[in-house]
Amino acid sequence: MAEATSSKPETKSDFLRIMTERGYLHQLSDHAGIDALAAKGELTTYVGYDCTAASFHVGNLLSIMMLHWLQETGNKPIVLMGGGTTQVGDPSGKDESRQMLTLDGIEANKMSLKQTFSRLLRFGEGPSDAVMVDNAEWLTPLNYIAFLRDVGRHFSVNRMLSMDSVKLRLDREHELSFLEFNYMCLQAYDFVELSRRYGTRLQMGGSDQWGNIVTGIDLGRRMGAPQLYALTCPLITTASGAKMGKSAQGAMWLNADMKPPYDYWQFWRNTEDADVGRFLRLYTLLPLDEVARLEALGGAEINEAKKVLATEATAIMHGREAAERSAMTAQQTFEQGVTSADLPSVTVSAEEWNAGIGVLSAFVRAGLLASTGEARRQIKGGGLRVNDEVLGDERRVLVDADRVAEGAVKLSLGRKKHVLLRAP
RNA sequence: GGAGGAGUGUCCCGAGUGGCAAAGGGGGCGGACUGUAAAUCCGCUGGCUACGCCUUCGUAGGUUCGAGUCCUACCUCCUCCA
Repeated sequence: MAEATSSKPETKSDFLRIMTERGYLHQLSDHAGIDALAAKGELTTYVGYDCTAASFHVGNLLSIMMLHWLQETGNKPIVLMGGGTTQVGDPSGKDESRQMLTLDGIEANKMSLKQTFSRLLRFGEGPSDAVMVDNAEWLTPLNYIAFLRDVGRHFSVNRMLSMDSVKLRLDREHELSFLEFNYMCLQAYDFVELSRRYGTRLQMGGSDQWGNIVTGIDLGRRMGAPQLYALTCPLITTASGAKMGKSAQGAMWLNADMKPPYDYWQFWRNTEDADVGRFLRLYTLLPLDEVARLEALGGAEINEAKKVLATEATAIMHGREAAERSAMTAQQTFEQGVTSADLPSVTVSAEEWNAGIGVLSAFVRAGLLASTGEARRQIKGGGLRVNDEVLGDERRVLVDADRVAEGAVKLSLGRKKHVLLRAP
């Protein structure tokens, strides 16, 4: 925790009170300054998002929730899409050479990412309505020499070298490219530019962004901007120490076309006991007394809290209806032992079905397994089931008689993953 | 520019003597136990038209019946010297 927060001054603003109570705060640069602006509804705040993928994932969710609460408490959120900075690429963290994204790819990602915000933020022209901008707007036309003279002269390399992110790389003797310096500078410049255009005063982000944000504050001071502020949220890990939403299966995407609501619901349903209270505060909008009640449930009853967590979190991203349907599907599947027609399904063509699908390829076709070899191994381990019966014969071919549930074959990997294989 | 060291299973780390689909971890996936949890224990963790075939140890050649292992060139990274 930052020393800046340790003094615990009195909080007047709803925004900071909520940030504190719900566990969003990691570091902030000036509690009193931020608090005063927030209390007046003048804390225009931005978070920047690079367009490196077509969807956000659970790891990005925290900052979006923070923007939501900011708006709820009467302040103006600004969503900055990094159409410009993505062209440079943030090299921090990655040691593998990242492929350069094409301009078209960045644009496509940007359009796809935009949809995430609509459920949590209200956009418009009003004083606390959210605004979305793209930093390509001012970064692309920049002239190198002019930028160096006007902006670059304010950067102190000495100071940048003392930043944690840089120091770490230097100490470990890892390559630190000039590109990375530029990224920091561009992000800092964004902050100043946004303060000019929208009166932005605060930048929020993950704890790894602290250095970059503070660099922006510094630049703002040197370029005559009003006092700027920083606020970061913690890097969320599960109680077991795993990074939030990252698995071998891939990221837990927020876009429904990349991760169906049912899977999203299941993700939250499988939260560890020890995380339930914390996640309810961070990832749902439930009032804190309700959270406290759910958190207090012990033993197997905690499962009720997990269901609430799953439904509430899913409702935020995919809507109440999809969340309820996911909950229903789960109840039928896990509690009643009934095959639900709403389970994820994969449809094969009539020709494919009539040609006779072997069980091995059926599981691969359903997307449950990556290869027939893996299917063979899972059969040996007793991990595959067809219509809820453990599969022992890897040579078995699916026939019409197997289509018992809703005209589909229910394929299961382990106890939790089910897919309906449909054919016309 | 000179001297030395390193690149291993496409998730990561990491052993490796000329017979290697390649030790051991971590992670992941399955099974058991449970509560769709954690912890614990067990199994699996290159591909396929599968008692066989194919592809893998930075890249390209070479020696050999046989190369991750030996030789040559090249690429990348690191350390020391200039």
